[in-house]
Amino acid sequence: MAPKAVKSLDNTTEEKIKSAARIVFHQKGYSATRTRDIAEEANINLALLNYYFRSKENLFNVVMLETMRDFFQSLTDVFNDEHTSFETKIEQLADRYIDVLLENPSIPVFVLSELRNQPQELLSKIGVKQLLMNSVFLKQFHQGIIEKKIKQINPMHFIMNLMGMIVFPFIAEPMMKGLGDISGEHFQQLMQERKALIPRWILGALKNN
Amino acid sequence: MAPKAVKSLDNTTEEKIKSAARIVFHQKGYSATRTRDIAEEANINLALLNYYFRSKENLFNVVMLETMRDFFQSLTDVFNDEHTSFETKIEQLADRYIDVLLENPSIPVFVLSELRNQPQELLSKIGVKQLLMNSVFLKQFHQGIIEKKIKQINPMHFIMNLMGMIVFPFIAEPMMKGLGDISGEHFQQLMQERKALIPRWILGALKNN
DNA sequence: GTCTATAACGTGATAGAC
DNA sequence: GTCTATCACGTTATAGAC
Repeated sequence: MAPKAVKSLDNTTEEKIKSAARIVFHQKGYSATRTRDIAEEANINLALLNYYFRSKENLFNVVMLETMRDFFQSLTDVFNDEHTSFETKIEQLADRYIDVLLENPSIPVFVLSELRNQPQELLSKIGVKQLLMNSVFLKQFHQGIIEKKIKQINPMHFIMNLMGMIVFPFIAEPMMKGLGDISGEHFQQLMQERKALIPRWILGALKNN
Repeated sequence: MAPKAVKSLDNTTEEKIKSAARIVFHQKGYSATRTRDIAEEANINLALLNYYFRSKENLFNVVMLETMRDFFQSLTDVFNDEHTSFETKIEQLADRYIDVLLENPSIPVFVLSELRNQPQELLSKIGVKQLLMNSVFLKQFHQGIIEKKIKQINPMHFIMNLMGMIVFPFIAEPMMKGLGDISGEHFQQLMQERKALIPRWILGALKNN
C-alpha cells in the first residue's frame, strides 16, 4: 500500500508485525514458523498479531504476495525498456538481481519451497507469465533469432540458464559454503564477479556452438 | 542397509514406513509433514511408526541421510573415474544427473530447503567437500588451466554454473510450468535436450570469451 | 490498541490389549 | 508386531479487562 521508500520508516504496529513476519517466514518457511516467533521478533504481544491479521495463514499470504511482487518488480523494469538492447538488458538483469539477492539471500529458497504447496493461483495473481511472455526482452530474443545473431533455441532453455546462473548460487549457498571454505565475504566477492561473467557466458552460448 | 536393488522389493513394514516417509518428507518438508500423513501413505498404523523409528525427528534423519547419500553417490562415480576425460565427465554428469532428477524431481528443493535448518554437520557426515575437492574431476580442471585449454577462472564459478544448469530447472519447475504452458511431457523433453546442450554451453564458456 | 489468561485444537508419542 | 484409545504438550486463536 504505502510507497516503498517509506516502508522502513513506517513504524506502525501493523508494519512492525509485517516486517517481523517477513524475516521469520523467509528464514524458516510457513510451517516451521510459530506466531510466537513473529511476535517476539516484532517486540509485540501475540494477541496483537491476530488483532491486525486475523490468522497466521492470512499474515503469511500478505507477506508472500508482497515478497513475490517485489521479487518480480525488478524484472519488469528491465524487461520492458524499449530503449535498451537485448545485451544491455542481460547486463542490467545480472547486475540488479544479484544486488537484490545479496540483500535478501533467503528469498529464493523461501519462494521456491513455499511454491510447492501453493501452486498456480499465486503465480497468476502476480502475472508472471504475462510479464515474461509479452516482454520487450522476449521480442528482442526472437528478433535476434530471425536476424541470425542468435542461434535457434527454445527460449525456455535461455531463461533457465540465465535465471539459474543468477539465482542458483543463492539457493545452494549453504552447500557452497560447506564445499569451498567460503566465508561470507568471499561469497559476496564471487557474486560481484558474476555480474560481469554471466552476460559473457550467456551471450557466448547464444552466439556460438 | 540392504542392497539398493532389493530395496523396492523389500516389503518389510520398516521399509514401507521409510518409503512412505521419503515420499511425504520430500514433498512437504519436515515441519509441514505430520506423522499421520506418513502412516496413511504407508497404510500402517500410526503407532507402528514410533515402534520402528522412536520419533518423527529420528525417522527424518534416516530419510535425510539416505537421500543425500543417494543424491551424491551418482556424483562420486563420475567424478573419480581416472579413465575418462574432463569433457566426458561433464557429459556423463549431465546425462546421469538429469535422469536421476527426472525420477526424483522433488529432491533438490527438499535438500536445499531442509539444509537451511540443518547446517554444517550433515554435509560433513556425507563428506561432500572431500568428494569434490579431492576429485579427479577438479584435478583435470586445474590441469586444463595449466595447459591453457581452459580459461583461468575460479572453479566455484564453474561448479555453480554446471550444477545450476542441471539442477535449477527442477527447483524452478513450478514456476516454469506457470510461465510457458509447460506440461509434464514438455518439461521432460526440455530436460532431455539439456543433456546434450549443457556440455556444449559449459565447455564453450570455459574455452572462449 | 494493547495486554493477560485461557480456550480450542492439532500433533507426537505411548499404554495396553490382542 | 500390530492395533485402538488416549495422554501430554505446543500452538493458534479469542475473550475480556484495561
